[in-house]
Amino acid sequence: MKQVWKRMFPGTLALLAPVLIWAKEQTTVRKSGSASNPTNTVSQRSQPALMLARHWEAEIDIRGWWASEKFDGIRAFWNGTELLTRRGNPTVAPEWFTALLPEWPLDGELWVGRKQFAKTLSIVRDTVPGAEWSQVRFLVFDAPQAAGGFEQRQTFLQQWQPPEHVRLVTHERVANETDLQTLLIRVEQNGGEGLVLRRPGSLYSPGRSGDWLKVKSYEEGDAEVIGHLPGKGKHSGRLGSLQVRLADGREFKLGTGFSNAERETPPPLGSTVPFRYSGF
DNA sequence: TTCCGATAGTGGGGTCGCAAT
DNA sequence: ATTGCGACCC
DNA sequence: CACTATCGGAA
Repeated sequence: MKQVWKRMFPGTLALLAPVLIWAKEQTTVRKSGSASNPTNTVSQRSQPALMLARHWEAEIDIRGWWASEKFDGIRAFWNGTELLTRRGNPTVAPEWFTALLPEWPLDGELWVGRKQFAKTLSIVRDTVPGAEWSQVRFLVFDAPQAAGGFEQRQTFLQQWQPPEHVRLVTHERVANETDLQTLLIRVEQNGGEGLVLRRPGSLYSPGRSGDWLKVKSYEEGDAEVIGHLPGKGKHSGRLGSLQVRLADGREFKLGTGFSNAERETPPPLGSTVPFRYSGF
């Protein structure tokens, strides 16, 4: 169980993210990979049109929004037939796990427990479904195909009787920003990753609409540059990542947050760089 | 005009599975 | 039996 | 997951 570190430099902070949405026919995608394996083809299922969250910023007024814990697991979309991952790959959950799921879609998270993402990953990515699946819960937070706004869809969900290993995620109304901080602290003290906020009345709209916001606290620090690791692809010949060390001796890499110019002229060995990390 | 969402492409930690060694 | 690497999850 | 860099259309 480690922590994931990210970001660095005092510079800008951006809030963009990749998304690819839209149900496509099952296709065969040729990966250009590293050109060493020209026969590298990957079958890829249609990707579920998932709704995604943006980062919350203090300027956004979230009074009256709904908050729930952000569970650190694996996003799972039940389409009525199959349990798909974010990219549309079917999971290999045992038959009993999906047997009692409804004919209508569910959106949620496969989750073992707080601070146990690696365990979850191990179980879910094992191609041979084992007894460990008994530790996995399907935490459902939406019914994408249900009619109406968020509250209406939640009401719809609550009329369903899920099996024991499926739980409906509870949402609390956020009174104000102080209330939000209180909720966040409470969740993080329990080992949770953060919060997700849902705009009241919002429809299930695939993509990063801003009707869902994620709230995660982060800490800042400084680290000493102890190595330069080369970049690949479009970063060939310049910096890929920095090997850094904290005062307490912990080492890790910083690979994101650099502009192209910074990759051309990275901070020298021995210098100190500010960074930011999010607990996991 | 500015701004924002979608894409494409890099990077990290971690796991599984298969090919190469 | 180990190792390396791609393809995934975050 | 994080991020940067672009682009076209919405605002």
